[in-house]
Amino acid sequence: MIFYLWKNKIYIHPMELKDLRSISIWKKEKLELNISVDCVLLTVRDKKLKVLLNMPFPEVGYFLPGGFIMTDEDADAAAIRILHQRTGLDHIYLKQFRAFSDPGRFSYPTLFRNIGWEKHLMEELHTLSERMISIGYFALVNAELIQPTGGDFQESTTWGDIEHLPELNFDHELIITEAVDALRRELYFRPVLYNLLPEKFTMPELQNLYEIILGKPLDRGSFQRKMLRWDVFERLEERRSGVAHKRPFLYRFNKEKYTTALQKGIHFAI
Amino acid sequence: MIFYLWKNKIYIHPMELKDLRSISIWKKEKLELNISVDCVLLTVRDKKLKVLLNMPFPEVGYFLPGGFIMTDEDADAAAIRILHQRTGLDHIYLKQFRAFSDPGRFSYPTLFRNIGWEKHLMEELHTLSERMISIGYFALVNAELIQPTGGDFQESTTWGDIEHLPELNFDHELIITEAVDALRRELYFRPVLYNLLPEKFTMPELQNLYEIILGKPLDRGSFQRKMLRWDVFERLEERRSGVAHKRPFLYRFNKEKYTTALQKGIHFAI
DNA sequence: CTTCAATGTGGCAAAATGTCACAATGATTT
DNA sequence: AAATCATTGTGACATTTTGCCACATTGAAG
Repeated sequence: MIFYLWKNKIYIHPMELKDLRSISIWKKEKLELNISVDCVLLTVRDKKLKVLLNMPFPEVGYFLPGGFIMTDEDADAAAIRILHQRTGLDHIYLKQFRAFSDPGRFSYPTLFRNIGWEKHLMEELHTLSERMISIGYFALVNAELIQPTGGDFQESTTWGDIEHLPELNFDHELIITEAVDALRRELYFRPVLYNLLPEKFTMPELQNLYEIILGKPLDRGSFQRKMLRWDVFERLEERRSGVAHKRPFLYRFNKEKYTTALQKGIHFAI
Repeated sequence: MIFYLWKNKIYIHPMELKDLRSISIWKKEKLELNISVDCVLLTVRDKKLKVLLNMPFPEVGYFLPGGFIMTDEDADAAAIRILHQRTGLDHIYLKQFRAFSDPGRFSYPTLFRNIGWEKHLMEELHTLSERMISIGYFALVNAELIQPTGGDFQESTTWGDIEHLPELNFDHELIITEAVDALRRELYFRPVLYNLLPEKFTMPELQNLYEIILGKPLDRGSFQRKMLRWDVFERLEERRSGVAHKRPFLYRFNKEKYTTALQKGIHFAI
């Protein structure tokens, strides 16, 4: 577990409770102890939208991956760092969507009660009930790229179904629902869903993603027409092979076309 | 000027530098001294989009209205409080749009240098160079409702033209441009522009607002058709009188119609 | 009384969308 | 090897929306 020591007080970020073997002492000068970042990492699996969750202790409910901001980095850098620590991923489209600042959203006594610490210890730690504000980020990640690699990724990690979230600590359920809202909004300005797909993908695969994330079925013909009219995907010569039935064309996201589309002021409404 | 005293250090929020007559001592327990709120209050005047700015000292550049968050309020409450303090306005559509967390965005030494304090005093205050993160809010306000009332509203306050901003301190120019972007995005989800108009308004008045904020001319016929198709404005029997030429119809925002439109998932794309 | 500019409205072509049918395709089954 | 079958590409067609513009209306200003 990583403690942060400052002015004879101990600070612990909830996401770091899982590693009981190491105790590191940090100086206050390195961290902003009342500003943290929480990452809502979304993916699509089994035809459902899922979010990456951690349970550092058994039966204490899940947490979003998060951590303190270091004094020499901004929130974006902290989110990128945390995303990398938790998943090994880099160069992911990561977007800040809201700050969560309810005075009661977090307190150390609540945390320690949740993880079942002794009562007398809790009372001793009561002085720690400082406020923590969290800045929320969301990202779309390809689950296949995380699952097998490991790294910091442990058994206490799971993909939670957005529609049926497990028990979450603090306001993390709120953070998740706000992240999903923000993602759906973002889709009108940036067609970021290709982040969930391999470099080359088919139109039905892309449509499937949109349907899952928007939560409604879409017409095949209209969808294809619309995507092609945006003129940000380029059709390749190849077709996906090894599949039954008619082989679909492969497409690729074209960054140059995308930037020119943005300059034209195109909107990516579905 | 209001100083915040804590652990033998002095904290000053830049927006409170203007009032030199009173010195209040606050306890740390009442305030989050490294989390502040900045409000981008936008209005339309002289056919231009403008932002409310303050200059607490002569020739030090302008600041956005802002302040610390109190320990028992969340950021929304702080923004509402600050908006009220600066303008006397209540019940304004106020929206959080981003947190600004660049480590170098703010420091007390920079502040004191900007306002021309003595060098030896600055060095003494160097220990104050703590980081401040700011949460940005924007609101649309009716300039007529503020200008005459006064209150905290003083001569050091001005409406800055978005296209030609005066010199601003810290990253406040960035905050403003981000706020305008956020407003333009928000228009696709909520037709909030009626906040800038009296309760009863005409279609050309509304169109004029859209044109100024989006920065491009719109066709009269198409605009009218689109607004009416949204079915959130109701046409009244009256027409605006006292104007030259044909008298335009008056419309009113209908909150019930609006909520049903939202439930239908309507988008307010222009 | 005339002028003039702003407004309400409708026409028309072009573009976009919803709906659906049909052909093509290739693994799977028989 | 042939038939089956679900998936994909594509185009037809009606409907809706949009862009563009002209025309009539209106009421203050000249």
